[in-house]
Amino acid sequence: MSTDVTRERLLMAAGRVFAEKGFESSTVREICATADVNVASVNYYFGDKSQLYLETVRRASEARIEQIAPPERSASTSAEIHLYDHVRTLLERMLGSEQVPWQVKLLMREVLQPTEACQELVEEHFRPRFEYLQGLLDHWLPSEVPTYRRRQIALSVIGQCVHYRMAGEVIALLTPEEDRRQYHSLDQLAFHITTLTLASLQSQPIWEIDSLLRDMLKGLSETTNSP
Amino acid sequence: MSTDVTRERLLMAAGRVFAEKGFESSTVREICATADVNVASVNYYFGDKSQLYLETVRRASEARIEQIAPPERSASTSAEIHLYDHVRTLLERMLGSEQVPWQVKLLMREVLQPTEACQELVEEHFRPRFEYLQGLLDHWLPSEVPTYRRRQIALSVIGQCVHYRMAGEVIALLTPEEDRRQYHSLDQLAFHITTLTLASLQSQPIWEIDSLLRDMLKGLSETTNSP
DNA sequence: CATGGTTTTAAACACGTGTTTAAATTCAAA
DNA sequence: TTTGAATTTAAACACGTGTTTAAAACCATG
Repeated sequence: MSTDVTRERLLMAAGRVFAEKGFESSTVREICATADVNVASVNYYFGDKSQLYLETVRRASEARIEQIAPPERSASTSAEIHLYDHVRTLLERMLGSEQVPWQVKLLMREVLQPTEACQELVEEHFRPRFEYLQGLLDHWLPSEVPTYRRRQIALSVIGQCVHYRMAGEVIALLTPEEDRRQYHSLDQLAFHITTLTLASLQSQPIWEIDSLLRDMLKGLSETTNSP
Repeated sequence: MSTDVTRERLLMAAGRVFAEKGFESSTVREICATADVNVASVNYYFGDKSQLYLETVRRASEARIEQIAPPERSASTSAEIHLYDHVRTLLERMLGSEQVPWQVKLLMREVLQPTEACQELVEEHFRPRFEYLQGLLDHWLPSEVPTYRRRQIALSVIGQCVHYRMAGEVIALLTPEEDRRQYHSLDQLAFHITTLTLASLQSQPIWEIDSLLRDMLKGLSETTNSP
């Protein structure tokens, strides 16, 4: 055959199956049946099941990044819009258009329960994106804000986005279907998260509230906390 | 024996094993070995493996809720402190003191990939907590704010908390160990999330930023978005 | 057409799985 | 102590798993 067409079919099939069931629960036989390929092919082309899995994860992350890129903006575009674009792109990569793409399911599994493939994933994809987001946020942060604090804010943004994927099924149970259809579009979710973040960064300097709350807590630490 | 001591040992052992490896990857034999009990006991007491799992999840959620309750406060305690307490309690339940308790790992699995046990979980534990949090947030929200918006804000708070558990291992890879030890204590994380949320709710009304950003987006929607 | 390496195939292998069985043991009540 | 039900035990069962094997089929090249 031309260029390893069965190898390619295996990778596609494996991606879907692994994403749906996880590594352990997926059987080589099901993958091969899905790919319409002989059972022995996995070992012939990849050595064993786990190396097939590894290769599948690599493909998934690359594909997902290239699939959805943030929109191009003119040079004069405001920082607010850039943040919105980033949040929306992040959400789009995870929630996808209609059904959740298998690549995302696979990567989520790696995040939750990292295997050998995870470290590679972090260094090549997550860290660059994470640092880019921090750069965006710097626009609203006075330079005296310490690094760890910048990181926490970036994590808050990501956390809000990721939540809709990770806990998607529980959120669906908690939200009336009507509301979900109406208000959980990519645009609306991105809009909400961006707004919330901007509100906390722009308006009142967050640091004043900081000390306010800190004082409250200090005052309480001795007088309470027991029935 | 007195009151089903082996039944109890099985539940304990099963909890830990299921939490660590998930349902499929856990073997009845390992569970029984951990519980120091014969292999047949699972079927004798629970019928089969999956009913043991179901019972384990039920126990886990109940135990975790009772284990960690928010601190008692005097009647005059400010709404800010109540929010802080709630966030901190949420974080504490998930991140635990030192190592992640097996109950949490088990529940996280249910959230990510719900089984039969999940619906029960949502109605009995997640929804009440979710609605309580919404009630807390109402303190800063004008009454004309629509319900779906309140829900989204609550989801943002929860999302930020949950993220540290769900993506914990990836966050660890992204954060220098030094910083993690110094700044990722329960108190500091709770403090950060509370502050961020309060800043976005209190200070400038979030709704002004809303329309500001909305206008920006409108202006862009025709002039860009293609190379 | 014949050749030789590559790929595909069906069958078999060794092992681990959840579950069942029937005998052995335990233990409280008669 | 004897009896009889509840529990524990080791062995076996039936099946699905990842992997290997050796023969068959393929296919470009001489």
